[in-house]
Amino acid sequence: MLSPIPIQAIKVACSNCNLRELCMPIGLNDTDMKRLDDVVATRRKVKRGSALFRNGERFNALYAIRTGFFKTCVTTEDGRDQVTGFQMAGEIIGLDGIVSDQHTCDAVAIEDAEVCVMPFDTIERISREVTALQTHVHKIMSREIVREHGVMLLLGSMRAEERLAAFLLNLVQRLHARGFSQSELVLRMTREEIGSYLGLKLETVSRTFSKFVDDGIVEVKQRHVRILDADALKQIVNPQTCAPH
Amino acid sequence: MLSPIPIQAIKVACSNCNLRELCMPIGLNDTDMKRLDDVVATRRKVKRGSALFRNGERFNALYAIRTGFFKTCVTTEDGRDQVTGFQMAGEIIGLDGIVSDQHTCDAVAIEDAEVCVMPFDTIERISREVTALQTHVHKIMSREIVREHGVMLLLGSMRAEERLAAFLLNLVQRLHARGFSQSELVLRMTREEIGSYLGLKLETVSRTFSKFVDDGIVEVKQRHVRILDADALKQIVNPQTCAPH
DNA sequence: CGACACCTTGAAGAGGTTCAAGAAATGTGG
DNA sequence: CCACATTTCTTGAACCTCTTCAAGGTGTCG
Repeated sequence: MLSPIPIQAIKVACSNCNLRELCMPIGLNDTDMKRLDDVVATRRKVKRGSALFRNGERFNALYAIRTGFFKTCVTTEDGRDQVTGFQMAGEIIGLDGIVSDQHTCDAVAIEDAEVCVMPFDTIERISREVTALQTHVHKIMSREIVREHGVMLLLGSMRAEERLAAFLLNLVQRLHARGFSQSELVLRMTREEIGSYLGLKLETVSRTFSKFVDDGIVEVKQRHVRILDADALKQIVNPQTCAPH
Repeated sequence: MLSPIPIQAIKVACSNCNLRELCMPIGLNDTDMKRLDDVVATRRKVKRGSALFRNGERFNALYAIRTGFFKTCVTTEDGRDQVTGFQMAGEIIGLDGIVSDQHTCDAVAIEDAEVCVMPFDTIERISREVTALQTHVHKIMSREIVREHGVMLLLGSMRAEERLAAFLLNLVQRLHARGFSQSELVLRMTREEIGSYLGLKLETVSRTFSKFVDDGIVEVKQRHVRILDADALKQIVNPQTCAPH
């Protein structure tokens, strides 16, 4: 009879985690996969409304979201703050802390959450040996940089309707990649948080939702959104250049 | 008599580059320093107005700016574009290309420039062996993420005057770190490029400059700017919270 | 020196914000 | 399980900031 696998080992092993393909390199052989299991030290639960980390705290780990939903925000000394992103299962947070060994933003759960804690020194050690992990870490950071370019484009050059349309399309696309509907979603964040992310006031977000409803593009019941005309949303984000001659 | 050091070797060696402390890890021993010299394959000159790389081009290297000035911009299909940053000597560009093996923005020289070409596979190989380089690469990427958080805060929550003040302070601070004046600078970019970066129209940038001049905060002669009252600029960016009781 | 790119300024207009009030949903404690 | 407090959302009206459009000025480079 086989000796039972220790509970703890099962619990934190990436090798049998169903989110593996979202947060870990793919196509690894068994040896490398085993090594990767060492990356995750522990798990941590975060209650809705409380922070995984805060600006100024010492950085020592990256976090892979298992369940739940986070927002990250930066704050100025005079109290203004800006939501810099919303993160869901399979996404990695904490990259901001690497440069100065301390976090420069807050990561707050906007829904009860659980994360895998990946001590960064371990990540660095193993990624020196497992090339696929090294590549993966680089890609994750680069992806974040590219994502932020997109947000800058949105904040710098789009109008309210375009921003909200882009936001909705981005959300459903990510949810769809996780097996959810392409056309229906539940917003985990308030209008104010959406507004902060999009550089708009909450009233403007609300009004823009109402306009989309009037135009028959979406149905909105509080935080429940059904997209009726995804093409219209795409059109709003990316107005077609003039018809071919 | 010593044999002469080959010209080519001198030319691309980081170990005797005076920008070393800006783009390379510090405090290395000689052995590691020698290894780092292999990171830079060649140099490349870029004429003002032409691109180091463009959106869609294959990614294979990061670039360290030796001389000159760059802007990076992202573009939408319908032709809108957004300047995502201005880069000067010692800064690294090309990080956007890592995630998908192709660049997702344009890097255009806004002043004749020269860059060190650092093939990314070489960087990855050497950073597996030289821990300081690995750490350094991670910090560079993290720094870029944090910088972009700052831009998002600016675009999402500041008004025109605050944006321009923050922009000027950031520029002189970086120039000062490179040995230039704390109070005088020459803008290498047009009003339109500044506007694109700050999410404003060029007219608004121009008007805001004029307002700063009227208020005696700066002197402006085309692209020559002298900061007369840096505290006032800081005050504009970060309005003090109410006086202590 | 003339053409071109860049910058400044004015006036009118649009988009988003602010302030305010009320409605709907959510959570809490009795 | 209901009543009440709180949070969140919606909508209206006035206002403000920034944009748009337009014209003229300044600087630069072949």
